[in-house]
Amino acid sequence: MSSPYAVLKNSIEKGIGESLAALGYSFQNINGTIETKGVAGDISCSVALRLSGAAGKSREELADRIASGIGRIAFVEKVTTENGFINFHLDKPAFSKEAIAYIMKRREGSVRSDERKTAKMIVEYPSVNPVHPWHVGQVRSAILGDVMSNIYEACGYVVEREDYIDDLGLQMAEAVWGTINAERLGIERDAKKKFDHAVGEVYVSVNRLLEREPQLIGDIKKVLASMEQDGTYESKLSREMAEEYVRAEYLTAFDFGMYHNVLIWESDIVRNNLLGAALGILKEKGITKRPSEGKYANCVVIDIKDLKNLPKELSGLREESKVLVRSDGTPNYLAKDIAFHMWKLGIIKDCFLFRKFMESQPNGAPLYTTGPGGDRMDFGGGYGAINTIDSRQSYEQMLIRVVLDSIGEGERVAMLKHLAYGVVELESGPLAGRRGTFAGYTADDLLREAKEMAKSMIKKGDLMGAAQRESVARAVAISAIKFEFLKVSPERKIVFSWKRALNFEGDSGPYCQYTYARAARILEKSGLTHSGIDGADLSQFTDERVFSLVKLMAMAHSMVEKAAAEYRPNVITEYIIDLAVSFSRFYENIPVLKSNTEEEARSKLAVVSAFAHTMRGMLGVLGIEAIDSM
RNA sequence: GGGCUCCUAGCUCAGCUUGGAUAGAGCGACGUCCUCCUAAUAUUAUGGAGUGGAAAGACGUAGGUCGCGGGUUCAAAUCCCGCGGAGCCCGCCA
Repeated sequence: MSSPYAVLKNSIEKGIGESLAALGYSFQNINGTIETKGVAGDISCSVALRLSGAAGKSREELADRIASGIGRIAFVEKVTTENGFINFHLDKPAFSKEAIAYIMKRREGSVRSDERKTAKMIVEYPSVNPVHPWHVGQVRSAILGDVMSNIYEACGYVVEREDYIDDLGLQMAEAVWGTINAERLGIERDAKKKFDHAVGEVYVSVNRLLEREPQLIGDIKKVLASMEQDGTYESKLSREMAEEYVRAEYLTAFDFGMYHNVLIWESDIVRNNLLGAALGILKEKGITKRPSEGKYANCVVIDIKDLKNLPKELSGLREESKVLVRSDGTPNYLAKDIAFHMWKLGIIKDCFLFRKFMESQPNGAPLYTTGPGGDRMDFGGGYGAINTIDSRQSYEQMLIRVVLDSIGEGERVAMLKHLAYGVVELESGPLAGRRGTFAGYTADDLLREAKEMAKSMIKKGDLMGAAQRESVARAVAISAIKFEFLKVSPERKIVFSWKRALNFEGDSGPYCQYTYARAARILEKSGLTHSGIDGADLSQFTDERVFSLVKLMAMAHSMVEKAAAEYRPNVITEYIIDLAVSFSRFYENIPVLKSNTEEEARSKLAVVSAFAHTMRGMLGVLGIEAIDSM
């Protein structure tokens, strides 16, 4: 069942198309000339302006001829023209009735697609190096990934949320070395401290020590080499530490209401020979070579100039070769990432074994992990994949695409999207894990501060109990944080400020929650059991203050589709603010419970109820909880 | 050397992919927004009480060479070219 808005838009497009055809014109992308925010009418079309030159007629004349050729369209009361625009005026009562009935039937689900796609989208986030707690930049990454996942789910896709655990990197080696040499660092590990914070202290201390004694890097590289060998003490310790880290990290993720399906460990990419298979394919396709002399002697490298369809980003590079396997035989990050993406897109299958990492996350679902040990499971092999990774890694992400394209997988690569977001900086400079500038700006700090602030804003005289106060504060805090990060375009960098991060007013999450709570209070007070549109006084919908709200609500799902197509969650934050403002206007001007007749009250209550469902559904897509009172 | 991103109101940002009617929000600034009681000259100030689904709100006003210069077009914040400013990337790191 399509939404009335979708029906309306399709039939307008069809109506214009038929009228154009009857006049002997053709125009591609009529849909692109239709917009809903015109000056006159409810929906307007600028096709006559574009065609007037070729048609040799004035825009006004052409618009009139097209308009008069349009047949009857569902929900459209009349068609007018002005300045060459064709304006469609809706039959407000008829459209409102259908739109609200549609929402009431599907409730929060009205923002989601009816269509269940079988295609799987894999979303990777936040893939934090397991050596320090999430800082505010990684909060942005995690929120973006999580909400993109929600958006694709709302569009009907099967979504697989993956987290890449980088347990073989140099930074992990530093943390492992620091743990082995703890007394040398002079830090005592506080066993009560959350492990991500504790390991962060070790990591930062090691880096401080390295600045004074740079020669220690040799020792650390030895640790790294042992870590890469299966069965060594260092490899076991590394995995143990990383697992403990992930458990601590996920306490934070759970606090933010984020859940994953599966963890992919870098060490398992090597151990389970996904890497070997990937390198085999590259070699077979003639993409890689192994020079026996020169700068890259005994390395496995890709010569950029051997790749097909080179984009201009890859011109004028400083180095013409990219190393995949070092001369000592160890693979670098790029090699493992290429292999990982071959698995993600189904180019290589069935290499991992999976087991449960957690029996049950707070949402009730288990969290799986790649080996060691376990069973074959149906992870990976996505129709498409989205990588939520900051824009500094665009070059590397693009290389993966070009390499996969060069082995003839262009079709799959077309569905691989790098959602490149701008970094989050502090006013004092960049957030550097290495230098520990995240101190005081971790995800846990942020949430704690936001909760404190939310609590202080709950009025003293409020009748809430302690437990409710706590849960409201938590919901409000999360909504403030998520909304602030989501409302700016992903590509923009953000300079973090507490004032903005804890925004509870204006364009904010709490404001949206607040309008929902107001609607909930009205519904509660009304004692309404049946809030359907049957028997309502439809003349109420001719009031623009009512109808503009209805029209906005009807567009909810199309906004989710737009956010998915553009990979821009801020499409939804913009929409949801419009929705909240529109409801506020309605609420300020139209008394609901003091209506003249029962039929009138019924129609207004139906609007309030439809608003509540739409807002709840949209907030849900953003990972924000709708609360009945605050 | 090459490439990527950003530049829109005092500040923070939407809008640009798909050109369209008057370039939009929020913050900040200024102003307005229920009833009753409360001194003198008062539709005032101050203090107090109350009501409603509501003040964690609503409305209004002021604030713009859309970085600059060309071009395309009936029409450019939006597309193209050039320039400038800010940031980032191109490693046998990850």
